Amino acid sequence: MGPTASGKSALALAVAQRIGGEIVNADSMQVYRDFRILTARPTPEEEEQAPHHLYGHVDAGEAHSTGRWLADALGAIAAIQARGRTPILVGGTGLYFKALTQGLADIPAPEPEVRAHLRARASIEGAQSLHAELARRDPQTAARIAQHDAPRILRALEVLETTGQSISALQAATAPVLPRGAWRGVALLPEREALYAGINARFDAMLAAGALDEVRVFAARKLDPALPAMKAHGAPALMAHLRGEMSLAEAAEIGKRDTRHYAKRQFTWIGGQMPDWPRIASQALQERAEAVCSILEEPLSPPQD
RNA sequence: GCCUGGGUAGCUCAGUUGGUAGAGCAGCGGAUUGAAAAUCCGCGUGUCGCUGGUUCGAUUCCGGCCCCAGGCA
Repeated sequence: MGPTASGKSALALAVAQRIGGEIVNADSMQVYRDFRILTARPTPEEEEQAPHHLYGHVDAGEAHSTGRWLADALGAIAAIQARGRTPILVGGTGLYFKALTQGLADIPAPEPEVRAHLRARASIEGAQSLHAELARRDPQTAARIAQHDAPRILRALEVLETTGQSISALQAATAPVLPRGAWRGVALLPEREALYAGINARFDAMLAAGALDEVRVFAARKLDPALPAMKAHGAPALMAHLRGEMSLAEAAEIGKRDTRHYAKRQFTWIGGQMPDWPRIASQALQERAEAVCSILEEPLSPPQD
């Protein structure tokens, strides 16, 4: 795990080549087929240098989810281990790592109509109104969710309607999926200012590599604007540019800014959610790869509890 | 050279009938259990261009200087 543009993919590839591992994507946007350049997916050349899994296997017209990723990732991990190789998970989506290491509550998927209806209500009534409803029906959960935090409010309500149970109770029963002590985590923590400069430069490089064409093809599909893939950094602004609503320079600034904001939240995630993961700072790729390999060679602690 | 407008936070600007100043964006801190590249909560970070004067007190009023736009030459 590391913030966006910190060199995770290249590092994972270097480690995979050293130890004969296979790479599994843990990035919520790189799963979508439609955005290869914009989401900084590994290139076809890079993918040839080691097996890569869960990249670009989802159509942007589908709503992917943490639950689906977890099931896919567990399947990929089992298959890799059956081949006697080491799975290397790499990505910037903290929630995916949390689901993998700490588990995800076992909750049945809601009916699409329930979800659609709640979303429609939220856009008409506002999140606060739904929060008030949640406070009546599930006060314990409402107390933990901010009044304007629409996604969490909607999730709590849809779980309530689907299962008749409080999401808080269901989440409290979560069990880890990977055995504790059976994996090693490494967090990349590059220097902030240099990372931001790298993010800005990478966005310009994406444009030079044809990101705008990628967005143009995507926009022509006229998909539902509420789909997750619509939120890929830079995509909304570049689509606005293609509609003539802003200059390319403005769109690029927005894309860079959104990416920087995201990197900052990833730093917060690592600090708060992955306090025990060894840190690797900015240094040359080979040094980083050696550092990771030496961490991997430390004996795994026996499964606890 | 003259005239006009302007120099206030990293940026764009507001404001103070004289009591050391506040918005947006940027930035910083935090939360995070199926939208997570999502979403939400919190925080002004400042030689008010420089320099004299008036005043108990000047970012504010007055003088001089510097810089930036536009206009006239």
